[in-house]
Amino acid sequence: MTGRSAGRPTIRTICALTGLSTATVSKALRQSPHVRPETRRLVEDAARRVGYATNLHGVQLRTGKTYQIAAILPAPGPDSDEWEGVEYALLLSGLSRAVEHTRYRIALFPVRDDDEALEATARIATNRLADGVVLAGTQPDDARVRLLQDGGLPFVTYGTTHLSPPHPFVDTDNTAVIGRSMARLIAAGHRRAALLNPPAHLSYAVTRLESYRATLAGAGLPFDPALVAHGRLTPGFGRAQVLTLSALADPPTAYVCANEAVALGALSGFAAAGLVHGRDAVIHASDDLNISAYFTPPITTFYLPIARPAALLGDHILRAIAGEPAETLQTLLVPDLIVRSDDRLHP
Amino acid sequence: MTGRSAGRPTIRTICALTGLSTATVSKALRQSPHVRPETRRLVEDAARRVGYATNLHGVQLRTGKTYQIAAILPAPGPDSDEWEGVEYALLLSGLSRAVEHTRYRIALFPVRDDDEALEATARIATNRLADGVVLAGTQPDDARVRLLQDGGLPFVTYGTTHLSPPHPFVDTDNTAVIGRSMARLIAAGHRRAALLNPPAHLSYAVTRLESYRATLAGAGLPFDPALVAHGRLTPGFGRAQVLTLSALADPPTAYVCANEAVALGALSGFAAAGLVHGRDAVIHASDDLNISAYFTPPITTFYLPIARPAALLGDHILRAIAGEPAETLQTLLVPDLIVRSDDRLHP
DNA sequence: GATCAGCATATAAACGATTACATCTTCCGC
DNA sequence: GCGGAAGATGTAATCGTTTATATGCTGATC
Repeated sequence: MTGRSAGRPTIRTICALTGLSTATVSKALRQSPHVRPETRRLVEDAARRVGYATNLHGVQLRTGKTYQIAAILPAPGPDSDEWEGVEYALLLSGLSRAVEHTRYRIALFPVRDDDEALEATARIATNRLADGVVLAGTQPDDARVRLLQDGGLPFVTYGTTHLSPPHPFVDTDNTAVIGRSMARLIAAGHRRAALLNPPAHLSYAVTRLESYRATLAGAGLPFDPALVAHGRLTPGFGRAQVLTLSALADPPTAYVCANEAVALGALSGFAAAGLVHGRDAVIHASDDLNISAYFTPPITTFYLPIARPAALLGDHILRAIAGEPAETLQTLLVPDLIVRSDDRLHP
Repeated sequence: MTGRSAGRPTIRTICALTGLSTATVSKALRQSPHVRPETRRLVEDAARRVGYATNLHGVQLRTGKTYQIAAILPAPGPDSDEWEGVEYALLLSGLSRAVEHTRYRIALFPVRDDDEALEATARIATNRLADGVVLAGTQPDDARVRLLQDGGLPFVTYGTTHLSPPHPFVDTDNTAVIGRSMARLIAAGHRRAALLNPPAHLSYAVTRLESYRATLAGAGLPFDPALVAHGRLTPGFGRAQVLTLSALADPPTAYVCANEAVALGALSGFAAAGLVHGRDAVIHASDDLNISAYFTPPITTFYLPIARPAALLGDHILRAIAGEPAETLQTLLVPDLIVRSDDRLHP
């Protein structure tokens, strides 16, 4: 009999096998320099032989570490039947993969709205439900971020804030995206481009709007608030905006969409309003799922495969938990421009 | 001072406050009938006063329960930049929501392929990493299911298998979907309809193909294997198949797509091949994200909002863990037909 | 009024790991 | 040959909870 007969092997099973104490076995398993290399090998052999795997619950209780990383993601409720936030599937799988060879696991906290997000954050912080948090959908003055900063819990945001002290983040370089997008459109002769933006309270809505205004100003073009719309990034939003804006006396000749869901809806709006892409107006979009290539027609996008920020978020949160300072954990990603159709209008 | 000064309150904090023993407090907190109602109220008051929340790690270690539900989901790797499997975001958020008022959490296990899925299942079963498992992407003879059956671990599949004894599952009624889809197309005069199916080894590929053949046979129409294609459900697959099949000497006049990603790609293929939807051919699809409404043109789909199976999967796995027999945990969902365009061809 | 059932609560031993501290050995220098 | 440092291992407490078992109390019964 190898120790206690039933159930999974524990550290004590290895003790029985090797004649060592739990302390030594524990240290040996964690490569502590306080055990002789031969002893360590002895322990490792025994562990392999009995198929030992550490019981995380024991570790968690003893050390207080949870080995959980909370992912707080905005997710539409079951009531919503709009295509929204689907990129989070890939964000999650990228995150999980980034931590897959560590003890850490991703714990999912889907939230419907800001209140739920705040409530979840508070629960995680006060009850120490996780060792680190990944936040998506940031606001310039984000209550969740302040909560985590106060609580001293490591975290990474997908998106920026205006809060100090600086904190780890991963974000798309929205200033560059909108700047380049608008510069191209202006160079192609467009004078009125609509900006289909995420909800106004989100950081990247602010950033995109600022960049939009700056580019217009730089080109000496007027800013028309009627051409800027904020809303949840669904196809329905894109469609509705195209129907509204194309009916203006002086309709836009370009639509800059915040993501491909909106762009898809915008194209649907084109069809409904009798607009032809490339004749009446063109669409630009930001894209993280490579789906715009399959639109009819394919549209020009700034493409940042979501796997990249996902992997970085995983990397950053692990390093933040390990105690690395925020300054080295701030990454701005520049999407690739993929030109799929002419920016100029052809009658 | 309320008990030990620092850190989170524990059961012992409440003991100190109430003068009761840990056993009584523990029972009181879990509504055991062995404590007097007044005592229970006493304990609950004290708990509320100090903001007590049970430490899950202690419970897990003591009881051996993990309070984790493993979700094994096929997820494309970071290399793939295809739009695939995005519906799992909503599946996950639905699942999480279904367990949100219990102690259970969803633990995500994204897997690239069958080998990884099997390996993850084995790890979960032997190391008891979870109290229950949710499996997606089933095969008729699914090795993971057998592993779980042998291991005696509760599980629910999204999709069916041919394995006995019967196990809990949630699935779309694919027989009904394809039967109705084909019947409508045949009634509209189509004699050659292509079936764009998921990878052939998956259960629902088999089910859909059987239903397809049965409907053809019922209508006295020949079965042409050249019109059936199997592949990963990406837009690229849909597009490629349309380009191939439309070049046949006797091309199909209808495409029955397994999901909306394929349908989107098929529409893209239409544009590339110079086909017009409704003139040269039509597209049917199954849809769980309500995105087909925004295609150009909108297409007819069998719509089952993914939140419904997600909620049921959550319900079923909780009940399976509670010990309910498999027979009452098998649900077949019938999607709603949403007609968005005419099935007949108009020259 | 002794006995005993039944109820409410207390005692204490787990669960599996980590870790401060104690103990034992070895070896070095004087 | 002795003192003591350094290195390796052992002892035992601990994390927070649950639960088998023990204890104490009340009140009913004969």
